[in-house]
Amino acid sequence: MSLRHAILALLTVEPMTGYDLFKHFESSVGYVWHAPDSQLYPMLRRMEDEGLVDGEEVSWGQRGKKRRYTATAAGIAEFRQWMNTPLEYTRERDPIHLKAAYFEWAEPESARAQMLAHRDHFAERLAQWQLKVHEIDTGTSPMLTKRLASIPAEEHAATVAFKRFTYEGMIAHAQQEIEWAERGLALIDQLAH
Amino acid sequence: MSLRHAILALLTVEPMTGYDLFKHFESSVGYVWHAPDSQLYPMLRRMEDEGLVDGEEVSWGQRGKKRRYTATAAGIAEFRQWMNTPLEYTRERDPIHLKAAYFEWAEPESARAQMLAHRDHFAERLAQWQLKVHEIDTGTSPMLTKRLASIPAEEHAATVAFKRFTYEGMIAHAQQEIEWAERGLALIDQLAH
DNA sequence: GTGTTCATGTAAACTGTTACATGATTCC
DNA sequence: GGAATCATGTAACAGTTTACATGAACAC
Repeated sequence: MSLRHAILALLTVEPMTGYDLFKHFESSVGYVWHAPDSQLYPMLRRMEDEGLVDGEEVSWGQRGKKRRYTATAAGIAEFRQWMNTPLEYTRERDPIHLKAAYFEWAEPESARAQMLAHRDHFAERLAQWQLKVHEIDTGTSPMLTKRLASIPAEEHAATVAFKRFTYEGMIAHAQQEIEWAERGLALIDQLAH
Repeated sequence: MSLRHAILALLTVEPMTGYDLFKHFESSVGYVWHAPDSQLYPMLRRMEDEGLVDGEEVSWGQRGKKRRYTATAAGIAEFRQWMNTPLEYTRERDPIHLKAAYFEWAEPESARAQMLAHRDHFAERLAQWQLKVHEIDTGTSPMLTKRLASIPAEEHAATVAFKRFTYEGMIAHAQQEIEWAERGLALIDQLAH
């Protein structure tokens, strides 16, 4: 149920089209919660039916049109309620750790390649998240700037701090995965002599 | 596609019933890849249709019966191939980090409770994974003992090392999440004065 | 005029969760 | 005799991925 709330979180800043949201889910928010366009458009229609957002047809160019969505009062209430509801934790389901437990079944070169891919995957994410922290620190994040402009000054510190705190967690996780992958590479090499 | 491979991994050690597998997916393997019984039974039937496992009816008590599954040669080949195939990484989808990014919308007590729950969740997992490492180190893991008995002595070191390596990764992750939650608690308290 | 971006969907397949449903065996 | 464990499923729903499909606007 997080997708609708991630959408609401974005729409509390400003009205957006499905495509605007998609762009955010590909970058910024997408580094914490990703969603493809094929999931966004139907979800927006559904949220409109549920009264969480208001859709409004806007003309675009000569013949083009687009649908701009605004969070309703009910949508904002729903988002706030979700924010106050504890998460239910799901059980572990971690494909790379599952595989690592049985690496003796893989060719050493293949296990090696998979650990390298793991390291590279998180190195990329790490760079993205570090960039986000840099944007927060330098005030160059457009979304955050817009959000701060829409709330009273005394709430700015908390808003900025929680964003930074989130990305710090993602960064620490990426660093831990990179270290683990490197220990894996050393282990594979050691076992193969 | 990991569930079928996790099942195959267990069945390479010894034949098992759906219920046996379910027990393992609740504890041991379940700490890396969990699956409920309602997912296991249909999957086993499907894997039997696909020729990955052999199901054999076994009588149990007076009138009871159960179905014991054995990995076929095709199943073992499939598992080995999966082990040599690089994983496709999915994009981020992390509900607690998504929420943390918008904690200014939550009541401080609620945000606090959620960070405490996060810490406690991973503290529990941490204890489980540490116990697994302890079992590996002391040779008291029944599944690992059975597996070692089924393979040549020169493969024992690698088999044990990869299991330990897996749980070390899970442990490092749990520790990182606990530290993050504690930083979150400190931040929430600081912002509330 | 061409390529990129903006724009919006449908459909099928698969994965996963939760609830419902049943009954035998074993141990105390 | 009752409780815990062993045993096996179905059904409905929710969430996700991937592929298919289309077309306008804008910048060069």
